[in-house]
Amino acid sequence: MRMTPAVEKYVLHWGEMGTRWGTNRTVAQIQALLYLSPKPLRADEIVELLSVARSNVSTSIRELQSYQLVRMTHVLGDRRDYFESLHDVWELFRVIIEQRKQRELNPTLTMLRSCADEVDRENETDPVTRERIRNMLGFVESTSKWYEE
Amino acid sequence: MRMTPAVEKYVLHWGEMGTRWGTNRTVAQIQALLYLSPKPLRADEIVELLSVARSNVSTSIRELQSYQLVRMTHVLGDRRDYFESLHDVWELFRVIIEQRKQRELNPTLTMLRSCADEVDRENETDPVTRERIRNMLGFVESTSKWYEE
DNA sequence: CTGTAATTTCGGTCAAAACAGAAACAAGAG
DNA sequence: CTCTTGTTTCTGTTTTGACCGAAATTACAG
Repeated sequence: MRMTPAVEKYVLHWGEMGTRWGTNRTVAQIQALLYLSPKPLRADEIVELLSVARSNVSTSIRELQSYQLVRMTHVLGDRRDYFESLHDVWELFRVIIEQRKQRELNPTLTMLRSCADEVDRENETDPVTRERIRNMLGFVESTSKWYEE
Repeated sequence: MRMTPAVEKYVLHWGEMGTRWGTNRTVAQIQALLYLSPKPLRADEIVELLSVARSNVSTSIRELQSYQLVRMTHVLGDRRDYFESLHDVWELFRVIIEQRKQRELNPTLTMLRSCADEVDRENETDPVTRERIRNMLGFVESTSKWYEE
């Protein structure tokens, strides 16, 4: 793997995008690098290519593995860990969307249900507001169901 | 408009979500408040209800207006500005998605096209990497088209 | 012109997050 | 046991973003 100008541009942009998608720059950059790399990379290669601290790579890869975007592989006669990203873009985004659903949609659903319950039990909240909460709940429930397919 | 416990919970949660969707807490909170409010609110009311600085409300509303999520209304014989949010949840999210497309998808498309061009002209980049860039470009182009419908 | 409403700008503060670098720790191979 | 590899933890620094509060600015109604 070499950092040609095009690869560098890609990785940097992906890093920026990552910050808008709930993760940090380094995590996104590593994912981009592994996605583009023709073969699995070792942690120390990533350190080299991205100029980040070793500890940083370690925790970032751990995060990517927990999202199931990156998996570990090995080479015969080599004890070191190699890492590769999912390479199927559709699968890649399916996983990303799934993770977002877990981290954002589900908590929001919980909150909205709790609010909807609450405004039904008490009597302080304006009926219009009550209706608005109910509409939003309906919407998020639909979206959630839709994602599951 | 009163800040009943349910409304408060909703607004706080929305604020947190906002930070994950590329805007800041206050902007999202104001949008949530205006969405729930049975009638349009003035800037000074928002200051009161959310305990934020006046200048903050001013710039946040400006941002919401630029996203076309909030519009200004007036009351006869009252010079002050009133604000209300879109109330149709489907429309609301259509606009939000559109804004995200503008700010994220389009720049990414530009970057990917530029990378794809570049790796075709030079000869330093591994053909596998070249293919990966092309695949990602195809994916983002599809997504972009799909959004437009 | 005077008073009110609203926006814009700017400096400064605060908190959170990202990182780096070092050191301690764990675990397996030989 | 010793070497290699990798993880984890800690401390300190830097960066970033959100926010306040004050002041300057614009706009307009009366």
